[in-house]
Amino acid sequence: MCADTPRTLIFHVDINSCYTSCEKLLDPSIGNRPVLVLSNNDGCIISLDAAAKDLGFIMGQPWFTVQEKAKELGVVVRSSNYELYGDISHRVMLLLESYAQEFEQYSIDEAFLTITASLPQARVLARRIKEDLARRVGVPVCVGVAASKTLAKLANRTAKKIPALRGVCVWDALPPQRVDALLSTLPAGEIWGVGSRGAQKLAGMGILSVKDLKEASLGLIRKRFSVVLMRTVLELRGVRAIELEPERVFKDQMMYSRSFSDPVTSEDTMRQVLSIYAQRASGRLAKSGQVAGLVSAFCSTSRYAAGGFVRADVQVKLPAPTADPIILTQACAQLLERATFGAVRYAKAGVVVSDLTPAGATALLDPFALSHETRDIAGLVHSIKEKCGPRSLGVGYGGLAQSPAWEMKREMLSRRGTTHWAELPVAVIK
DNA sequence: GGGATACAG
DNA sequence: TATTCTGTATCCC
Repeated sequence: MCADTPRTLIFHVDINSCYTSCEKLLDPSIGNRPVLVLSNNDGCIISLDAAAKDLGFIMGQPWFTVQEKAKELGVVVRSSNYELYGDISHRVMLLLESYAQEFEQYSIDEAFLTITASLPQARVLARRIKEDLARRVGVPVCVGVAASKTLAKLANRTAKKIPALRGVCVWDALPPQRVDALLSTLPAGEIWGVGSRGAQKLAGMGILSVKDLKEASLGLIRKRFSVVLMRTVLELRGVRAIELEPERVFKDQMMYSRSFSDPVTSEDTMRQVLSIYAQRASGRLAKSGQVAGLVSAFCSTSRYAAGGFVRADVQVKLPAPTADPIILTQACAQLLERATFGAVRYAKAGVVVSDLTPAGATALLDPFALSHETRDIAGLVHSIKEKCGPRSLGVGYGGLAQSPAWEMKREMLSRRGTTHWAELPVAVIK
């Protein structure tokens, strides 16, 4: 096909080290200093900018092992501020969608778009998208363009690696010898959809590079692995085998789980934890307009704890689908009968709601409908919290207004500068 | 259908 | 002292 022929192309756009970019956007005083963002509970590094990478910091490193080094080197460190990142992400996605024929938000910082264009047009468009996002939102992105999602991701990665491309890579416009070199030197495990296990197994079969994978037998891959990996192989060959997915309005399950800043050892404290987590789950159900048929709760020690890993869980089939905070709390409290308290130091707990259905799908006249549910307590609580703040209302053990001691650590949190009036950035004009 | 596994970001 | 959280798809029984 001639380069000037219009074709359906997939654009993959992602925000360069998204969380650190958001932190810099709202705090220019960071300047050129390196930036790290930590996971929930300030546990490990989950985002680093180029300067921090140059200093040798690595994704996933436990914070306590590098804390000293970061301080010595004058690195800016932040707890993760998902409210900020979510808002910036939303602005990016709105803009991207306006360019797209089909659109899929893939994660908080990535999206796929389809656009029909010739290769030269695609290059111009990709650059325009990048510049538009820099100007109108203020975040840096890279754009990869190719015939399939997998190749578009690979093109994006290439755009990041090769500075001369200045953040934009149209795969089919690359010189063939460059593509060849890239495919033969890149390990198969670098490809989207090939995880560490898959890469190991492939290596055992002599499939080491992306080129090997691209040329592997479809039948063999299908048989020894899965349809998923077979689709990946097709996509490497330029065949669209993984379609853009429509936005999922309703989820299949929702989980609310957190690690504790301090271990929980008493039954009373765990009761309080479960009560709060169950109410969080109820809130999320109300927000998405769904009800749960099944709720499970679990608590566990740290995987690295001396004395071995301990976990307790319980599944409760609800008498009728519900989002009711009281019913969910009571169900989750059944976990307390299964867990042992005293010697065991629980490090995390969680609540999972599943068997989800849209609220109102079961008729209100259903004789099995729960009386709580017909009164929509979850929706009521949700709307009150929306109006009066997240701490305005709580049920039972979860109703306390103060921060409990076990609540996750976020000691280096930035301001939520785009979503809360009280936390607006301040500009000083001198 | 349920549980285990793999994967992603 | 200590290593995130959330969600989906597939395989296999």
